[in-house]
Amino acid sequence: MAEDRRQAGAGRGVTMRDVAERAGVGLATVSRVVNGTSAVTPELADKVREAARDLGYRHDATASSLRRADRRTDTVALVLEDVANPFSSALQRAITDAASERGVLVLSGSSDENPIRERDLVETFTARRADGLIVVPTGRADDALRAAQSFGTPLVAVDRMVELAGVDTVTVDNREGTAAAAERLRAAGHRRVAYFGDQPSIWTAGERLAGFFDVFPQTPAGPVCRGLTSVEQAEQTAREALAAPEPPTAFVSGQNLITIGIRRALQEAGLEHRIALVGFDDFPLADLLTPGVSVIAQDPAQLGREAASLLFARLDGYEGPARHTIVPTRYIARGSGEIPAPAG
Amino acid sequence: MAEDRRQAGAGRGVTMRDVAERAGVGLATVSRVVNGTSAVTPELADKVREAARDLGYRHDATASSLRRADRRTDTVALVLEDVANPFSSALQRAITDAASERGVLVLSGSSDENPIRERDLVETFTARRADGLIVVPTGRADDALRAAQSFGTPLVAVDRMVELAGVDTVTVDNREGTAAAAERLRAAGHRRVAYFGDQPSIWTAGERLAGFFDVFPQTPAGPVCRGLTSVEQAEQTAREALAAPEPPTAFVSGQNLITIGIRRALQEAGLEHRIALVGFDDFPLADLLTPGVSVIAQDPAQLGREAASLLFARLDGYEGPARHTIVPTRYIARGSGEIPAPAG
DNA sequence: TTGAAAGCGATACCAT
DNA sequence: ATGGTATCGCTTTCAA
Repeated sequence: MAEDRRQAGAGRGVTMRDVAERAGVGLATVSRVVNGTSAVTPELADKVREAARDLGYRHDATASSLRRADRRTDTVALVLEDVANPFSSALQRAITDAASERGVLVLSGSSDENPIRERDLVETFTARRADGLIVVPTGRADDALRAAQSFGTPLVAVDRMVELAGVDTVTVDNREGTAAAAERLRAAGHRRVAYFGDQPSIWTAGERLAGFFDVFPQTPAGPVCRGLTSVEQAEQTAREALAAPEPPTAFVSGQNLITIGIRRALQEAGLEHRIALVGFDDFPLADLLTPGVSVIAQDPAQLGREAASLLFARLDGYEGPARHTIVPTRYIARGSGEIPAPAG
Repeated sequence: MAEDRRQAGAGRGVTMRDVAERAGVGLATVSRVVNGTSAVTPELADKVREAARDLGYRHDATASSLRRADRRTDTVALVLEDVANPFSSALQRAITDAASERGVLVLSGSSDENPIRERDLVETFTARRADGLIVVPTGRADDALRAAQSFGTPLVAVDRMVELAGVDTVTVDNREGTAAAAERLRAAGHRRVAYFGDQPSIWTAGERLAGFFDVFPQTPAGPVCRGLTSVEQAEQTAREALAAPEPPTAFVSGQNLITIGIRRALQEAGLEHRIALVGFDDFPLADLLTPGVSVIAQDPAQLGREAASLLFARLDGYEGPARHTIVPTRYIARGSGEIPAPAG
């Protein structure tokens, strides 16, 4: 009860100076005890800790970082496309875990594929003096990235390559992964294969489309649609493709939402067992649908770990040339990609 | 080119003092221009901005907050259960959006339902001087929450109630929502209904179970399993329930992963069209499965917006009693919940 | 080992 | 409207 009273309203406003006074020691000694840096007589240390407890003292990381020689804030920032999307949140989770092992916190924001928001976020995060930045770049705000870099903030691009010297990157083998999946369709007899992908300004979209073209270079292969960004849009476009005189016998999708949109259109037309579908990027429950959706799966957690590892290497003093890590994708056969082309 | 050169290596280490010197004005004037607080002669202001640009000056939010009267960091922190889970990430997204409208950044971390991690996160976030905290409480680290509160950091609990005076909360109508869904099953003739929920220490789990008991109070209603935490565990347990001599004719699930686990077991046994299933919390693709999975849907984005609104009200000076917002759930009929009890 | 004092970069007050 | 200056809470020499 008395304890509660003493602490009530305490905390905010209690400084090391107050603790020092109460413990009858110097300010510097309190700092030493709190940070556990240099040795302090156990007896004194106890007095300090007691005073700190009594006063409800909370170390102020803000002020600490301001004065510290390395000026570290022990914070890294994350610019995602959209946290609410499972790929992004898995990425965030992996990075946060890696950071938290080092006592580093993570700030994050979503660009929504909008370069203006990306620029905003990068600038805000640098103003907050994040120790480093991990960005899923839209590809259209590289100036902001360069600015952050020239300011001295280490930068890692994840998921997508970026046209900037000195930036470490982590990507998956988009082109090879897509080509391998397309090749399976070709081997299963498919000749009219549609490719649905998103905005070509996104690096991954370009790579995946290139992988598709590696296998189906010719126009009659089937309709190629880019710039798809939502489930609804993909669904509508797929519906139209299915209504064409010679509809595709298989679909390749460059992205999660598009895969789902195509599948919706397929189910609506009752064609999910007749027309093949392979999507890039796995999604929950893909295996519970009938038939299961075959995908080119990437491992976002692995991507996140690699990105964190590259960033922390920089923070630990690595000054070498930019490194580019490529994480392999993996084809998961669940049925929808194994539907053969109709005979004839 | 010359521009680039001038900025190369600039930035880090450039202070307002440097800008002031270069612009030939006082330090205070630079501060005024940067913050746009009091008026400055346009001519001078331009000189300052030019000097800042030339030097690659970046405002230091850290130092700023240290000196500012209100000591605001313009940062709020978020303690989630697990960012990688769609409910949490939708919550984070909504909160981040609300925050960003006010120029506020958000730090976040996952407790994984572990009170020790929750305590850790709350303490770290307070040390970083977050202006406020939004927490999905495990229910077993309330001491840490109280500490943060007594330190003066406004606190909002979201998704779950917390046994602490003065904490604003946002929850959904767990009990009523579950009861309403259970009532539908009862009306459809179901008498042996199983309830699968997660750890009873979680507030929502208790509420939902209570809602179920409101409708099926008797033991012979069906097996009641608590403490389920993963898809696999739920699947295994459901499998066992189905193998019993008198298996349930319907399942009610208290949570996402459990719903999916039950559904897997059902599909494995080929019973998804014969045995009813209603889950709490919606999930992507629930409608694409056949039959679609009926759910008691909550709106995490709405929860997030309400939480942000309560927190910002506190930051804007609201000092009244704690407020408790309840966001309604909504039953979505997709088929699996509309399977009637077998005749006889 | 300990304490005094000098800043970290910025804001806010007080003169001018 | 502008400049000087005293802090904000802490870390880090530098002496003692």
